[in-house]
Amino acid sequence: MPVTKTRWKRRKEARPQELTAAALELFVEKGFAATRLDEIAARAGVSKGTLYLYFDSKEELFKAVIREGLLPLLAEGEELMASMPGPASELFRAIVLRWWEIVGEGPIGGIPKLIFAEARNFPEIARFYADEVIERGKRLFVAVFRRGIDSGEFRPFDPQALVHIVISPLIMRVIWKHSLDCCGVTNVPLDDYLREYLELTLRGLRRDPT
Amino acid sequence: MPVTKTRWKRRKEARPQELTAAALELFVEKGFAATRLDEIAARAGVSKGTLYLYFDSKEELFKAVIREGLLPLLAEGEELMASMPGPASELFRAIVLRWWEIVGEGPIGGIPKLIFAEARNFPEIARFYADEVIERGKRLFVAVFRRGIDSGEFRPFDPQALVHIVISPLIMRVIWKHSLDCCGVTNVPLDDYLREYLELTLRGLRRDPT
DNA sequence: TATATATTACTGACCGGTCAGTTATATATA
DNA sequence: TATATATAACTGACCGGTCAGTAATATATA
Repeated sequence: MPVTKTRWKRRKEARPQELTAAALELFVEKGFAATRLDEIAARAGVSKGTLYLYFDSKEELFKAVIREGLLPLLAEGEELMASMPGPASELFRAIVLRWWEIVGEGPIGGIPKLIFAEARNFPEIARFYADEVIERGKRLFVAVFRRGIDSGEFRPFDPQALVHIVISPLIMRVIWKHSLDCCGVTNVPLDDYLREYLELTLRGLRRDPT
Repeated sequence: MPVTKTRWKRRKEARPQELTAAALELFVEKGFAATRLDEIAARAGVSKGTLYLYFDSKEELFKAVIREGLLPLLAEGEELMASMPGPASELFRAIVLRWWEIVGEGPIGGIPKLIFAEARNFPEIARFYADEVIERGKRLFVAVFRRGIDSGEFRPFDPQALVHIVISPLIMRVIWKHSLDCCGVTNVPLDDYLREYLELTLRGLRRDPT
């Protein structure tokens, strides 16, 4: 039985997903500007020309990576909110832990660092991310806070003013993981971090410090 | 009176500081990799060759920027700690506000974003920053926490575990300022942010929620 | 079923432009 | 005038995007 000697196959359906997967890995490893399209194509097992059959430009490729990796997670968070009628602190805890499972542990967690890193040089990407991801994520947390304030579980505060502050330690941890961690600069163990974070934050939010 | 027609002056003493100042501005605007040495030299009013008379490489230039901009501030924080014997929460507040005056408002505030952004591509820079700045800053905050715990003002907790969490909102705010803010993606007003941050954090740290 | 023809997914060399670092040369100053 | 200081032309490597051509596959025809 002779080995089939084809140099390549036609796989129109599978290519885009394979390309965005390779692109995600490399963008996270090296950043947007520093990643070469040749390398993305090579990792996906095609040539650079092929990449341009499926995506108009480097920026469009990046947007596709975001859409594929983060929008489903946001939808999941919104569903979680709708399906958990209990105390706001439990909902908050659930969303945070689920978020960490996907963003904290998976490769998509490299995206926030990349956005902050490259926003100024690629403002169109920044706007896209702000509109599609950040705004929507903030709305979710604000809704959680409102529920807690309305029920008297949380002290009265301005949810808009606290969103950034409250989620900062999560974003910072995932940024750290994909930057200084990679250079051997260590951080506190994850379990301790999340436990202490939830403790500190909920103590700060609650009306009565149970 | 004829216009002095000298094409350039010898200014051995002044050059280094002028070059690091120009470099800081441009590194913050564009990032480390994306900043061209030609442009730094031009902004400092010299040629690129001149730059190489004072700094061995782009990385050495960057280290000089860090040393000049951040090490004095760390020393100041340590002095503040020694000179304020009162409650830990007041000391914490004073250090945070002073930090924001310099890092939050000045151009040096662009450095943290830059470090996280480029750490993976320039690990030597990351190590330098981790050793010279991050470690020393953490030691300062840990000392403040210890004072509060020992005096009974703060609840008992592991200072090491909480440093990252507590300072995250400050770092995130300064990262945001130098990335998404520049693309028109706004944030809560600064005064509100700092007030709510101190309120939330001190509520989370204190033994009694006064 | 076998072969000719048409279609299209894919390749890889190439181009214009960029930039860190080098070096040959010019000039200000002691 | 000697030389430290500064310039600017130069090198070589790199990279996003293009496109003429090639090879795999679909379809028509006998």
